Amino acid sequence: MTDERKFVEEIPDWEDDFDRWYVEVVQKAELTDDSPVRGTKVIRPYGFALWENMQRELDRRIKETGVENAYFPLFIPKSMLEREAEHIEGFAPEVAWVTRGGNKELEEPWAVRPTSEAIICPMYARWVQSYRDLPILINQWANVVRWEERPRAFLRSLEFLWQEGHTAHATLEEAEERARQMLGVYQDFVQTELAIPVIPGQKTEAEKFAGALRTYTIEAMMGGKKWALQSATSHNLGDHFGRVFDIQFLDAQGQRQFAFNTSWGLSFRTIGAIIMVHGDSRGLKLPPRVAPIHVVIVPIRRSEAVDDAVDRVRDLLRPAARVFVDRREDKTPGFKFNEWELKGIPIRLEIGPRDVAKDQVTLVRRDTSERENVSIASLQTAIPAILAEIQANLFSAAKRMLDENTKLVTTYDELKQRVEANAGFNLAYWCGNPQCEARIKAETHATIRCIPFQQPGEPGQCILCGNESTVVALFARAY
RNA sequence: CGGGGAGUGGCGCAGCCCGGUUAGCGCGCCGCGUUCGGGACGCGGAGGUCGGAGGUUCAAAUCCUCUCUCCCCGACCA
Repeated sequence: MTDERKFVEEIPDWEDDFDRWYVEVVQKAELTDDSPVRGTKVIRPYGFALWENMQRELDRRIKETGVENAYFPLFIPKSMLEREAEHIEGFAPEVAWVTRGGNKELEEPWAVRPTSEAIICPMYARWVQSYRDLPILINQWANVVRWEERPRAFLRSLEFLWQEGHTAHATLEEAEERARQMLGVYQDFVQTELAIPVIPGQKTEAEKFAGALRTYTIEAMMGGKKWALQSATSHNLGDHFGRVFDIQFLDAQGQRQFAFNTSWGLSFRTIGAIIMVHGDSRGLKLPPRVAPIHVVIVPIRRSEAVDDAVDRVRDLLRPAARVFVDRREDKTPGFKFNEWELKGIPIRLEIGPRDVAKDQVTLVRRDTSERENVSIASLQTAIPAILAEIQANLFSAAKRMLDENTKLVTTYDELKQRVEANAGFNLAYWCGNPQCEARIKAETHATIRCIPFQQPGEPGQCILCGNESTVVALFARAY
């Protein structure tokens, strides 16, 4: 079912008011609808189909690294969540609690998981006795709850969907390798499937995951205000959790050791990234590899001959492409064109009497708006090629945006001005002092998104204090 | 959590300040017909008790109190 409202006429101009544009597009493209519960959205079938496609591709990649899926409880007893001090300190402000079950007050409140380290690690403790039990490589697809004060569809909601991987290893080196490996998986997934270029790097002490030894991240640049979106993170937890949850084992020398852990997650906020990176004034542009529908066929001036051609083309393209035929008779072609463009379908095929006469279709690309006539005979090879082209095109357009709006800044004034002007990403030398980081954040609203892995290699001066430094940090405002 | 804005048929709004007939308008929706290559048209219909609760009053969409939700800005965050 589709909604019968007017669409593109109603969404605000993309440049004009990007925040409103986002809200309206999410709603009108039927990705989500408001729910009666504050800070939560209903994910509608079209939005969920997109998520399912993303899940499938990411799940495959995760499993290829030897990880298995499992499922752990939604609830975490208070005492368990509080075991790791930094962890609970970081999450305390956003944890939802269950204090009553049925008619009884609980003796010990249960947290609704904001993340699952505190329930998974105790299980690992039961499962690990020997170094031969390691590594444990488990992922779960789950919902988590974080009591956010200012929700935003997909980007920040009280409840969100994600996958969280949790591993346990015999050595720190192995955990480090796994944390890095999974960041690479995320980078590949986001760039290949979602057509979004990212900057991989390491979080600062101030920005890292609560309880982690080190946090790695991929950061993407959104359209509109050119803010950063942390698209996935991967943590080397060191032995912090192994110690507090008592994941002990005997190594090959018969020595007691604590296990080393990692955790890593990617949430459906990356749907928000797809919307903001690729979208335009007409609405969504979905990357073909995850789009719920690749090709929409709009019959024009339906007749038996037109219907036959439509069926023939549909059968020809299936199952290689996800095809949908819009047969609604009460909607004009123009209406359908706009609606499907809003929903971001990569390719539209128009089939009318003129096409039938020439044994062709009229093909329109969502990414370039180009219109061309394609013979039905060549469609079977043309469509997959064009889908691949669109995927590549979306990526290169996004890459261009990222590159053109990323600058190495050398003065604090310039940094301030660029952040103020929503000019994009700023690379700047940073001395490593948390006080400089904090002051820049307070004065500009820009945070260090990461220390990019790719570094210039030459020394420079800290953007704030001027001290000698070899480290370039990525400064930007973030969602 | 601080500041601002808003909740009236499915959507977008008017009415509210200066309480008073059957709460209007546009779009959408249903039926019939004509249409169909960038958001069609005609005719005929259906649909709301004004976010929720309480109060003031002869009388409340309109005034008062409380409350819920949404949007924007800020602090915080995947």
